[in-house]
Amino acid sequence: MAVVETLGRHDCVLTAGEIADRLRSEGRDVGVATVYRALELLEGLGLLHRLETGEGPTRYEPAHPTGEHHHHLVCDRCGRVAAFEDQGVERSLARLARRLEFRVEGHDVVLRGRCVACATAVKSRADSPATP
Amino acid sequence: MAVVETLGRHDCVLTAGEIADRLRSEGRDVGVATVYRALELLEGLGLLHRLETGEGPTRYEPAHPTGEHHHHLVCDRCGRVAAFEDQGVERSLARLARRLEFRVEGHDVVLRGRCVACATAVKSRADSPATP
DNA sequence: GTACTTGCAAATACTTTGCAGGTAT
DNA sequence: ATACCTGCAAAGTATTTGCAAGTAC
Repeated sequence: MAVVETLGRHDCVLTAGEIADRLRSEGRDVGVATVYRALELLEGLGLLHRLETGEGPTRYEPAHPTGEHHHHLVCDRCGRVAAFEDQGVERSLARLARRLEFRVEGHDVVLRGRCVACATAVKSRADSPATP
Repeated sequence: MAVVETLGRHDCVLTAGEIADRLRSEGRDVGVATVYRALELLEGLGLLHRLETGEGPTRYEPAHPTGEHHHHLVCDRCGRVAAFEDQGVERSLARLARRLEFRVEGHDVVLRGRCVACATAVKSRADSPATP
């Protein structure tokens, strides 16, 4: 329950380690193992979504039981993650799913590129990413 | 070069370990480290795409320099991966990218669900996935 | 010679599991 | 009592790195 509450309090995606840290800083003495166990359970229940950025640990965020959801922008340079929603993309995906020989139950869309800070920063300092 | 050739010979996505194994069975004595180093280099050059299924190791496949690309269907049950292409989805994503405050350089779309074999299998045998 | 690449083994990062001790019923 | 949950430490998996030896020039 504490894991659900922590995820709910943050609109941004969190890693297992971050969830454990936050709980510990609130006085709850949890180990990462428990967090992973809770995440596995919650994922099985469809209550959370998993986001793999291709860099660093998997991130998790709460899923709305209504099916309402969003997708993510990942900055290749600083790793920052932002969310977006788009009905056009959702519609295209729904239309596509109807045509495929595959029982589609969900989808993930990740846009990769440069966040505004990094797109600007790259012109001046070619190596060090903008601090997230 | 051997890594590029191996990836090119297979239309399906391969893991680093699979690439090393295939090279070894062709008589080339490569270690996984070399494969990972080659993959890192090739990814930096934009010559390959990375696919993380949320289960098991990262998979790689060659990227066409033309920008032509496809996306994937991943079966939650047996892990099988299939490819699809859809202009509708591509158009929606392109339209969206123009509106965002983010310099979009690429995107990944993954549809999750059940492949035909597993969608059928689940009715009879509730636990063991269809053999991939 | 220098510069670069390799495979191995060790190290790292992330996640899962075994288990003893705890809590709830 | 049984059944379940926990944290810790150990194990497991995937990937990266250090390094000595090899190759190319």
